[in-house]
Amino acid sequence: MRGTGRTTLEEVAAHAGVSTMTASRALSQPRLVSDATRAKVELAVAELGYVPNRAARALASAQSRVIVALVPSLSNVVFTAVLDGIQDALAAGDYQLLIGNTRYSDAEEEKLLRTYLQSNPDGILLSSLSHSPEVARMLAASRVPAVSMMDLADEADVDRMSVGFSQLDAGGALTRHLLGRGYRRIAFIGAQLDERTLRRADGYRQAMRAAGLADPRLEIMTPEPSTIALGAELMRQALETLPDCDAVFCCNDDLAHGAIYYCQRHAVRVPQDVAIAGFNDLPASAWMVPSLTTVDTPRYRIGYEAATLLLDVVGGRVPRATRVDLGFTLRERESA
Amino acid sequence: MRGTGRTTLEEVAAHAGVSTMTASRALSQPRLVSDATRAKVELAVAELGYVPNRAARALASAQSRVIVALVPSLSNVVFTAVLDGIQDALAAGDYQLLIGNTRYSDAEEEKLLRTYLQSNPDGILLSSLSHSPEVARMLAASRVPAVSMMDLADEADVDRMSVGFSQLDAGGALTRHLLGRGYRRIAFIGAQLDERTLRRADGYRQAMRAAGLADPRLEIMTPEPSTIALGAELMRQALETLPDCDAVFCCNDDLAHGAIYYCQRHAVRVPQDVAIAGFNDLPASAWMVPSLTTVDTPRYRIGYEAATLLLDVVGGRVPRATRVDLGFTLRERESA
DNA sequence: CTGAAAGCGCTAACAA
DNA sequence: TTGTTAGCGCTTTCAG
Repeated sequence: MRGTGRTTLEEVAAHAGVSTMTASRALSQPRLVSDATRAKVELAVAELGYVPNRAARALASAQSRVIVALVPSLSNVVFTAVLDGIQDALAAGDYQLLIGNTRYSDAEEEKLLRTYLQSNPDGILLSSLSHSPEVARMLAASRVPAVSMMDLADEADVDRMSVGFSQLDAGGALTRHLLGRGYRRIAFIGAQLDERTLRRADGYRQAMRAAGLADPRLEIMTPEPSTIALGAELMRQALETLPDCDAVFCCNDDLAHGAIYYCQRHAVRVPQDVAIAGFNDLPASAWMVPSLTTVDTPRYRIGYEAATLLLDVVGGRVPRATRVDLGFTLRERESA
Repeated sequence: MRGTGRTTLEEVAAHAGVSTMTASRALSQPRLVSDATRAKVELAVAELGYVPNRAARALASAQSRVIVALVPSLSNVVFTAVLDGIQDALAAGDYQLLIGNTRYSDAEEEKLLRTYLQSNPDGILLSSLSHSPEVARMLAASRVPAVSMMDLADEADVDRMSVGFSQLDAGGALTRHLLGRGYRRIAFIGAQLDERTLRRADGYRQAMRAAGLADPRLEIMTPEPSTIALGAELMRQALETLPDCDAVFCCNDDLAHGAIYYCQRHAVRVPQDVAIAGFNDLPASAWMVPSLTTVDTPRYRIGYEAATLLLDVVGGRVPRATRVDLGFTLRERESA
């Protein structure tokens, strides 16, 4: 006695008085089957409550119809928006999405990829450009098409597919905005120190250097995860150690929110005493008091376009582009 | 020419000079194999870069090692925390988690369940107690063990497994806290109107009635999704239509944040002019100014314990309890 | 448009 | 401890 005990396609076929193969066709390639036959099969399916067995289909067809998405966090709205976009793009085809949460850890990413490759995915969506050597090896060995999300690959790197925007440019643009408002001693508060944060910091640094205002002491960096609490703490440090600091560029909105709350509690006026800017434009940023100057990032579209590009490649279609720059938008508000 | 072209277990076995079955055992039940044989197989696996084919395993063993989790939203930190808990509980065994985002829609839930049942899951985690008739039918027909998360099933409902806390009691407790602080005209602001919100509203209503202060005009309800913007808008409505209102119970923290920001912008003092309370204790709630009085809910543990319970049942073990009340904690802060 | 045969890659069941 | 055989439920392939 093996098997799951569920109704099989063979039983459906018998019930409908056709061969298994015809029943199979009626369900997956209905055009190849006559109307009458299809109706018989559909009736049998309904009467028997047939549920196709995906494992059997995957094994026989050598096609899993599985897409893997690896994101560094689920508690960050940025990545859940990316996932929303992916799911919408996948909704049409009957693809199954396997979501892996790497928790910003190379070891976790490796473990997840190893597991998910067992499902023989048709494609993979990644949240960063660089990976541990072992992950890079597994990706290459698997020969599964992969698209990197969030940042853009080097233009020279033609084999690489990527959808996102230039974190470097965005960091530069926000810094130049602050410089344009007349701020001179602009601190950079960075946490987590993932790839994207470091690129934003690069953008900040370049802009400060171009203005002749670069100063390494202005950079307050920590590998701790970004939280509101940490934002408050780093703001305290900034005010304490940099008395002449007139603006703070927080590497993301979570930190910026914490920084603003800290200032509110300690009667530091924003932006009169110190300006504060963030990154990502989270939902609260437009509503808080003062409203937060930040960079709006197209995360939903990143997910949507990345999945669309991947499906094109998987389906053997020629994509319009393999490097898709979706840009970013500066949101100039009250805080800076 | 069929198949994926990948290395198969048969090739590994040949390379190691053993039978396919022995190679299979060496990988999945290493204790049944001698040390020498196991070493040979492991070497072959490494040399050939063998990746097991999960579909084949699922088909042959009639066991998918897949757990499905259905949540109403990914952009809500509450449910991503639940998912974190689930993933941690699942980390030990080699289970694969299929995450379905129903977007608060019965139709979506139905579609997702129909798709995911094709993977013959070993267990299902649900985010609500009640479901559409079709979903209920599919769940029953599939005979897959299911655990409901967030709210608790009726104690009489012995067959039902559930992990969470009483939304009714929590709504009542928060309302009684407000009454204890002397507030009398307490409005209830509700959005989304999902099952959990409605139960909290019930708790509010019962507490108000017990105090002889019930008044249907105090309830401002809308099926729109909860957002900060909506919280601000509903707060405006409350202040406008209920001039004597002295406190507002927001059905979740998102709305409460919007309400507080609205008051800040319009020089309404919280809690002096009007008190505001929320539900869920989101990260920002403890840090904003004024800090938000709310109910802390054990969502991470709900996910963890629900998955643990499900694995017990799936594994044929007898669980300690099939109805797990994890309680809630009132956070008394500045806003109410 | 329909069907028969074979096999995807693995493990259950039994035998040695 | 190891091997043999059969088969999981479906689709590919080829023949009608």
